[in-house]
Amino acid sequence: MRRATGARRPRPRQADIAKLAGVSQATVSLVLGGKPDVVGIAADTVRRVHEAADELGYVADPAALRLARRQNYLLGVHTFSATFPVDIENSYYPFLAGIEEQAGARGYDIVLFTGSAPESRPAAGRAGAIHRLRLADGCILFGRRVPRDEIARLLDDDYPVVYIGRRNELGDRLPYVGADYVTASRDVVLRLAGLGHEKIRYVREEDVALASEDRQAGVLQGLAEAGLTGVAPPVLPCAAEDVTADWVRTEVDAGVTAFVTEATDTSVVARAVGRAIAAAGLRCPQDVSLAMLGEYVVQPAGEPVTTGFAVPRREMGRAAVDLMIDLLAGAPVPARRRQSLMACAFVAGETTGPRT
Amino acid sequence: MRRATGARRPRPRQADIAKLAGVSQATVSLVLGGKPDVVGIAADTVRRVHEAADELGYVADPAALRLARRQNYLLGVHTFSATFPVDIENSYYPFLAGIEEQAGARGYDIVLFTGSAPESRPAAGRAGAIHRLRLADGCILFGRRVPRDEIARLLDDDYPVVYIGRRNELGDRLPYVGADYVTASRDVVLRLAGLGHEKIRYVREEDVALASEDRQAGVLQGLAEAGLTGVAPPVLPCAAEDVTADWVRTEVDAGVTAFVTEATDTSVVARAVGRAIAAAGLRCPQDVSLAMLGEYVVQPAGEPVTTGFAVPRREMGRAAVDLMIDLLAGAPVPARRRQSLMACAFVAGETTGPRT
DNA sequence: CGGCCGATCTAAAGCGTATTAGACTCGTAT
DNA sequence: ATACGAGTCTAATACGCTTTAGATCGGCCG
Repeated sequence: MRRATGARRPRPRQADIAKLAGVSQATVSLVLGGKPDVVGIAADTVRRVHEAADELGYVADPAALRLARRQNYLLGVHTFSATFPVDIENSYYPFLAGIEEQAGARGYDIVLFTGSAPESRPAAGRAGAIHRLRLADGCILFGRRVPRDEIARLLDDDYPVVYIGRRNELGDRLPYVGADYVTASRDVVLRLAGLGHEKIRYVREEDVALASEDRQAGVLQGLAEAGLTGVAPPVLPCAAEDVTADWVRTEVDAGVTAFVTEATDTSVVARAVGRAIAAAGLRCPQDVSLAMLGEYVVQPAGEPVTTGFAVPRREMGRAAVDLMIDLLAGAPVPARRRQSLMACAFVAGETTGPRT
Repeated sequence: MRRATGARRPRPRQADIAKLAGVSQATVSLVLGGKPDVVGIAADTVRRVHEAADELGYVADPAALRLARRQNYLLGVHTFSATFPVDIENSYYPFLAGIEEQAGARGYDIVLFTGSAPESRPAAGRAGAIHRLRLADGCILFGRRVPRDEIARLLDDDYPVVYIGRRNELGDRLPYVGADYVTASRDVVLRLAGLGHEKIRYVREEDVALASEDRQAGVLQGLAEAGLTGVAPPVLPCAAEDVTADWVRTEVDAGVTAFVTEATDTSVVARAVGRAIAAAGLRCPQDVSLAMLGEYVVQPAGEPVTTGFAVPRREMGRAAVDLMIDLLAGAPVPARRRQSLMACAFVAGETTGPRT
């Protein structure tokens, strides 16, 4: 059976052009490959080949092209979640946007690897879905869950991988593009300090995540730089249900004039703090200031924009692509570029004001 | 030079597996191809091959697969815009979400073909970037701009294509999954009629688009069915700046009790009508009713949900994948399935009430 | 006049996989 | 003992393109 799927019309090949132009297939390849001058093809021959190609409506078979060139111009994108984070509310989406954008600019296409490894795909190998990624020239990864061993395996094989988000589980082996949460968080605290706030309460979630640790480090650094030690402990990990109006009142009575929370996947604690402040009858920024280390993925309708910072997700996506392409080029990439952090823009918002 | 790009370790091939398992490459292909029982391979051999494949982390090269078998379980997605519509506000995104979802469920991965044809990729053919799509088994297309000729070319070559959105430029040759704007629009009008409204003003944008024509047809059909001919002309194409508070007052004075607008990319006219009604000091639905043929991609913060209908974008994306896979199977697909329209769900909203 | 050279072009060997005709074992029946 | 068939596996080729070593040819120099 010549054609696997139906009776598709065979497309013109270089061999057909060659026959028509009275040259060899190799010559056709050289001419159409754009290097007739490099190898040395007579101008007249070039013209004949082009005419024949136009006449037949030749278009190179991309599969054959990629096979022969050993490069697919395909960048993979994979998160380790069961299903691809396609929800708009999902904070992953802007990464995808940036990746797509830059990949397009650089002449690469994107393959979205869905989370589940389909059994229906024969010959795809059964060694775990992760190896499917190898279909692409390289793969950009992101997601909370980081299967250390699987990634290590890819790295062992010199398969090009770039993580979005700071990831030091594998030392300096895993290239990444992260966000500079430390500096951004420090800046937020310094802004508050600059507004006269001295007793600042930082509330974070209990969940341990690298991004949260970085924010906390930034907060502590900011407090130290501002010479603020007014509130002890400076960091308060807590669950959303512990954040009540009563708790807010207690804090304020103790002298707290500014609250700082963190943005996470769900930002439950941040939302809880906002609600609790309102429930306590306090207004931002008149009565207390409220800042957030990050920002809501979707701004809650009708609420003022919270002071905080914006993670440059789109830019990170773009940077990841650039890094990946550099890695693909094979040239050595300096360490500072293999693992980099991007600055987050301060968001003034409307919930922060001078201490009152 | 063996490796085109640096000194990366070559990905494992079937030949490597064969060596490791002590069999021939052909055997590996048969085993991994999923037909060891058809041809007859000993269970023990099958096991050895699988073990070797797992150990090496084998994944078939998509280009080679495509070349040899003309199928690689890759679905293309392409819009004809210069850059892929990755903006969250872009109404295209839900399509992508649905496509991704269903493709994953069916064992296909997605290739996003970016709009721009990179010059950096020589020999990709000079007949337009669209032929790049052929790397995928088939391609799902959408977008406003429809390059008729390029699509015709793909169809001529029997390349499987599915359009998202009704497209009749190519008669019944181009399979599509559209939305039934006619019925949905008719229903909205009938609802208004059912609420007692007799003078209904339909305002549409001046831009001519198939989707707009369908909506208009639905409106006219609904008006006819309800026996309403109170307002002439029934359809009013206009620019956003023409929609002013004065205009609204004039309309209302003329007896209009309900306004109908259309959702578009930007929905400028729809927004303008909403603002003009408010500027005229009228409230919905107390003073006048307001309905929209479609819905805002992002609900404007703080505003009530407008009565209208929801285009099932995600479902359309899924349906497009299913249709595509059926087409790929090669079996004849009945016309009603090749070109289908999906129902839009009515959105009650809060801007419509009984005539007062 | 032989040899060398530059200018053109081609033959052939991949790239990694699928597919098919047949080769090679064993048993078993003749 | 021979033949035969079922059960396994492999050799060989095709897919359409790139790449490189070398073939061919006319001209020119010594």
